[in-house]
Amino acid sequence: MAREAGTGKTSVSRYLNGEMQVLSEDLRQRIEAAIQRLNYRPNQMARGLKRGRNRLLGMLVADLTNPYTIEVLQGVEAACHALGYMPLICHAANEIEMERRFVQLLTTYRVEGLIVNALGAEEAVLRPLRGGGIPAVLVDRTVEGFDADLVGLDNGDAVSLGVQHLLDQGFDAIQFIVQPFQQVSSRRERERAFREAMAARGRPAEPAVVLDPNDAASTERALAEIAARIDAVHRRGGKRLALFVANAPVALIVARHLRTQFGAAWQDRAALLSIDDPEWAELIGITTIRQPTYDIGYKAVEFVHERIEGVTGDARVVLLPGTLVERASTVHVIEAAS
Amino acid sequence: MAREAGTGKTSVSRYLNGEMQVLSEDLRQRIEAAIQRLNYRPNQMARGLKRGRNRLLGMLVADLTNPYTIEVLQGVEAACHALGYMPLICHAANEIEMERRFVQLLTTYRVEGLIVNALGAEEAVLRPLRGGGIPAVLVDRTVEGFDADLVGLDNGDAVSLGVQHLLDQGFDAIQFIVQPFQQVSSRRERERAFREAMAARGRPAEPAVVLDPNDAASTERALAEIAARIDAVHRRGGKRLALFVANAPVALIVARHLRTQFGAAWQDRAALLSIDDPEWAELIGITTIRQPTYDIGYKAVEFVHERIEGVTGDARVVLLPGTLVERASTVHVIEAAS
DNA sequence: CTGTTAGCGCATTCAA
DNA sequence: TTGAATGCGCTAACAG
Repeated sequence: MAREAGTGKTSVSRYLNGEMQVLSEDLRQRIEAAIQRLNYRPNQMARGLKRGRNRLLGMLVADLTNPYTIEVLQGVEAACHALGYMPLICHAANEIEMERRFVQLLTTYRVEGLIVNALGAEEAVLRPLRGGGIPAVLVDRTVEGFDADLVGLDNGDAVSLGVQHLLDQGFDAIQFIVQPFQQVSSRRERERAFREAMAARGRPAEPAVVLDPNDAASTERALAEIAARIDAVHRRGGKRLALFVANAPVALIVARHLRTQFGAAWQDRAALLSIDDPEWAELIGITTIRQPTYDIGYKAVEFVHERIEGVTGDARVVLLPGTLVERASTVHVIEAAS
Repeated sequence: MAREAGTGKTSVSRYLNGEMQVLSEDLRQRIEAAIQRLNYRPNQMARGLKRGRNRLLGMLVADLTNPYTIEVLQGVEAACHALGYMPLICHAANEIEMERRFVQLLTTYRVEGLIVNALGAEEAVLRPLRGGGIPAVLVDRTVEGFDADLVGLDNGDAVSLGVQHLLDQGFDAIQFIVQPFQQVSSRRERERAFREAMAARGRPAEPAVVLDPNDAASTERALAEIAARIDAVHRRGGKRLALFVANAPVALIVARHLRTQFGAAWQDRAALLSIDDPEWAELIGITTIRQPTYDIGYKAVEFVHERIEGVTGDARVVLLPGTLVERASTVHVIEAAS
């Protein structure tokens, strides 16, 4: 390339970096022409190697099949585009081993920063980042012992919003349903927030039903429990039981099961409300609390970017508010199907 | 690092590449220790720069919000893992400009191969790959003028499966619904396959309803058309109209609209069948034709891998069969909700 | 078995 | 304004 333009590589480099003020018009044109002729593309890897920054930003997600993740991703992509980063998306597929492997990999590829929607509480998995001096920002979940910026949903506020809505609708029995929550901070917070929201309104909260989608036995047990609760409330002759589900994947499992159990009219038996607003919620009229997913992703990138640029200081926490999306599922009188 | 272990960098390199037979036990241990002490991670970029291969594999997708894409991705990831590649996922978000930008970017990053779920027919967008000598494999869609391996669904077979099923169920009116199909090969094929499948069975096919989700006016027009057709069939007093939708995103739009129009019991008015098997299909009992998405992704990686390894020859085409998943939507007598 | 030498493609001194 | 020299971190000859 250097000699194709009849010049030294220095000038080519200058051209690539847009230092036009330092190039004679003639030379500039010769280089331009040569680039066209050779279809020349500078090698980003080499550039990165030389100047120590490659504009790569890692995005490590736990579960791509969760619509939440995809939505966050969109915010991340938009921000990366705006700030000039190339997002490197890695999918751990809910496997801690994958997560570990990707952290290693991203470290060796020297990404400049990393956004982590971590699987769980394994601080050890993220430790290589520290060693490599790679700034990280957590999304949705904290990791014990790992001090980093966090951006996510204001879980307390969101749950309170849902509880208030259900009470306003006149439901007197509310059952909270959540995945095993000890290891995942956002689930833990939602479970706690539910108890507190109920208590604050003078209602005792039944213990949460815990449903682990990765464990058939646990799932079955949880679904049976839910069925029993629905039955009990039904026999008591009160309103339908309201099911407050902590996130969309679980809500889907519950809804699927209720449908098998009670048929197409299952919503006459139980009212469903879920955090997350997946595409099917609108389709069957489920009230949800929508997370500001796009903003979460965008903000996360802004945070890593600041850290990359050298901002120091204590870990920051940004909790964005959710929005209640009212649909038919929580209206307490269901109109008969015409 | 070299001197931390008290040796030359060559030996370190050898260690990293697992050439243990050529290293004395003593040296091996010294290097191992040094690695621990320094928390040393080899720089992949530098390695890649040197040997001309960086184990990076690009995956350019048109639309991550489409469940199809996610599922294909899982196959891609699995295959990458198996073959030692690091998948670099790029999301064009249905924007041709993004697609162009990513192709450029991936080219400058010198990915070794690329799997493309292209937006449309723009061969020009993919041209840089040729210049860079980067092998590409197309997924689901061909790109006119771009000669490359292709792996996707056997559209003809899949559509025929669906048509046969609907006829078996006794439906006498079938309406095909599809996105603008001129630019996208898979849609084109499905539309054609529908006409052919009908003709082969001695039924004339009504022209397909074309619905463009990105165009509000078009969407409205299409939905009105569908409503009119449903009405006409209804008045004629025959069976419900069967709607054969070419993919899940469109099916969702149609289902949502029918629900608003006819209420929760909308399935009494129209039978829905769709290619793709999204999570909500099970939830509301929609018959679908499931694509072998995982296998598609896996096979695509195997193909690029072979090309990377130097396999030459004509472009190959692999069309995998879909599977009919029968659900309540196409049973011609709907049981009354209990 | 081990170290020395030479570059991968580029950006950054420093001189000219 | 330009170019030559130097080195980013690593691997691949080539010698010892």
